[in-house]
Amino acid sequence: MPTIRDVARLAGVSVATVSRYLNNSGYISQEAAQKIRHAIEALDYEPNVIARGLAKKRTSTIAVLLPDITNPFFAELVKSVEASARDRDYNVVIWSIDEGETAEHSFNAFLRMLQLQYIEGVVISTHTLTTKQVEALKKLAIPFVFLDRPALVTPAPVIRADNRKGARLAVRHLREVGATQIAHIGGPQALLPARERLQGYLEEIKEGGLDMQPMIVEGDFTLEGGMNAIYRILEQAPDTDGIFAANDLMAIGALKALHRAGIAVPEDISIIGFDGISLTAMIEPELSTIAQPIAALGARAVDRLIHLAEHGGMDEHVDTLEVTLIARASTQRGRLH
Amino acid sequence: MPTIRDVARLAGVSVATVSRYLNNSGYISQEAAQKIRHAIEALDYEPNVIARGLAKKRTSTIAVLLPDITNPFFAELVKSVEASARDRDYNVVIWSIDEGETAEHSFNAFLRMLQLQYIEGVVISTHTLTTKQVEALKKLAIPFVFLDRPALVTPAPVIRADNRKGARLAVRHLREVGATQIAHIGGPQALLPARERLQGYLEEIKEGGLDMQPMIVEGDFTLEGGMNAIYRILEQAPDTDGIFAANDLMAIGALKALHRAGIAVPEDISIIGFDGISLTAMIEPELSTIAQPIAALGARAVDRLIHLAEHGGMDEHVDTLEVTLIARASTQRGRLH
DNA sequence: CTTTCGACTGTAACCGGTTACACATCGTTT
DNA sequence: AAACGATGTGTAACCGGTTACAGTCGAAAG
Repeated sequence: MPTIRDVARLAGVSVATVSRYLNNSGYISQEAAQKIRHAIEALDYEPNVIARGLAKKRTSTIAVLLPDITNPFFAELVKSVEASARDRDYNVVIWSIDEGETAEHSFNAFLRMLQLQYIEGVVISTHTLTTKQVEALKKLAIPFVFLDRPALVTPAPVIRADNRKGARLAVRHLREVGATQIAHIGGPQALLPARERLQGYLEEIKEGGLDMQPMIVEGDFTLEGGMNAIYRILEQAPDTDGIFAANDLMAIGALKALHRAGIAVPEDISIIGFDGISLTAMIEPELSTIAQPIAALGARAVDRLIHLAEHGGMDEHVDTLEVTLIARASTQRGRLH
Repeated sequence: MPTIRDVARLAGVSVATVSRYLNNSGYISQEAAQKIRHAIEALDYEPNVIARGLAKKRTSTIAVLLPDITNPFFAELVKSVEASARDRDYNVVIWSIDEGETAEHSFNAFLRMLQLQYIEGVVISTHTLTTKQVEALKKLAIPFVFLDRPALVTPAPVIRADNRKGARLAVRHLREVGATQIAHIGGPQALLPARERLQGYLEEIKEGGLDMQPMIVEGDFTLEGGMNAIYRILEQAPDTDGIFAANDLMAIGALKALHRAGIAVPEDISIIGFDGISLTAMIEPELSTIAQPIAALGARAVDRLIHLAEHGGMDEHVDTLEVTLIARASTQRGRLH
């Protein structure tokens, strides 16, 4: 591996000039630039990122903090973050923060890593952080953005999907396919997206002129949570004919529980989820869902982070991206009753 | 962030001594060790990994090369690799290599990255590499292990599951629940694991004394492939009552196609997959499968890699891990006919 | 004709570690 | 008593970049 000194020697200039050329900082004559270009070409030179990192105290690397990569939503998110980052010549390191006793320890190790690796930005896409932890992160003066999470501390940039509107879309769609008793399987109400989706549900019921009492059971965003929710719904509101689940995983759980209870989807009950993970197309019947623009979320997060890293400052702009309805077999029109 | 010079100053020794203490290389007196320990404690010092990386030309980082993180098998694999690596104070960077035109380019960028980041080892878990590419990787003298892929070049270490035995387990299980006409949805026969699973299928049919002709359709390890396979099976062998798919994704596709064709699982046809991804427990009916020890595969790969990185050498040992049968609803005993 | 300024370049220190080498001390051998 | 090996330590070069600073040169301004 040739070094910058090899290039300088071959080009007949000093290393400073080569470095200036590489970073296009300072003045360079056409002539020198030419010679350096040739030397780089000839040697197939590429700057050593570790050495550069040490000197600059930055490493063109961003970190993604997430709860669980095996959750398809996060897998898809990571995929888009990785692709966008790579396009901009940035690297990505992922850090799973397991919930539970070791979370505290793991988060501290994460902070450590951020500093020691000169990480330039963090995508926070876990909701288990405490305010104290975010404050600690903030002290490091490393830019971060929240992904579909409330900021916890302000000012901080947030990239989010339009949860409220998405929820309204979902409920409206259920109405349109004929449902009149629409229940909601909510997420943990401690989480803002879960609250927003609930809010959208309530709004649409009220403004949509539905003649029904809201029926809400709180789940935990897991498959099991969705299954348990169904048991409660069947018991407490047996006339339910439409279900809006606050995320796809719970919707899939719901589908499963309904299947076991011998209730047909969409013939007896229509059901729609939220997130748009690819799993929704794999199961049978395919699940209708409100798709978050996962790729766009990841790309936007990377954009913002790189902007913050290179231009400094900490904005608190909240970026709200649009969601779209994907109607599939689980909400077939006209099948009801 | 305190540096090693701060520690040396506070402890009243030279930086060399501190460095020797940190790496426990060379001799250190009890007394000096004591003072250094206290100084590190007092300053909350931690060595800067970038600087260390530059000096040592190694960075305690391993890379995972994979086709697609949104494929649950790889997501689970990454999770275990990440956890094992973290335990050993290693970092992980993942690199998705998209198939198609950009793969060549992407792979070259990957090689570049390996060198420039002083990556210490690579877990290869994609099968789209050409022999030439692996040779190029080998030239870098960075250790690598293949995960459930044939070595392509030898000698090279391989960590794999016992595919042949797993396939036999699957077929035997189908027999035990009463299936007599067992079809196989194979993976791409260019891939060794796919061939091994096919081989196990054939063996078990022959030795199990089943009175039937093998029925094999080749899939491509995707969900759609599984669906298409079903259409062909229904057409060509309508009396099939058991299906062994070479991976879970195809089995799930098969389930889906069967559902659409109005064929009940497991009442009319029993079906079993291979891999043991968590998805198999999410769908309805839950899918029986031959579980690879994914966590163990990842952990073993990390072990081997770190060993190779720290002790040098390139072994060609092939590590075969055991698989286990997970019987679920898709192969309920006694439901047949 | 001096001053000034913009364009351009090189020297050398620095980032924060590791390590070759020289050197000192001390208990054992011969 | 000299020689030796094991133990222990510090100095300084090195990894491969970046960048502050000093300095050169030619053209324009005063």
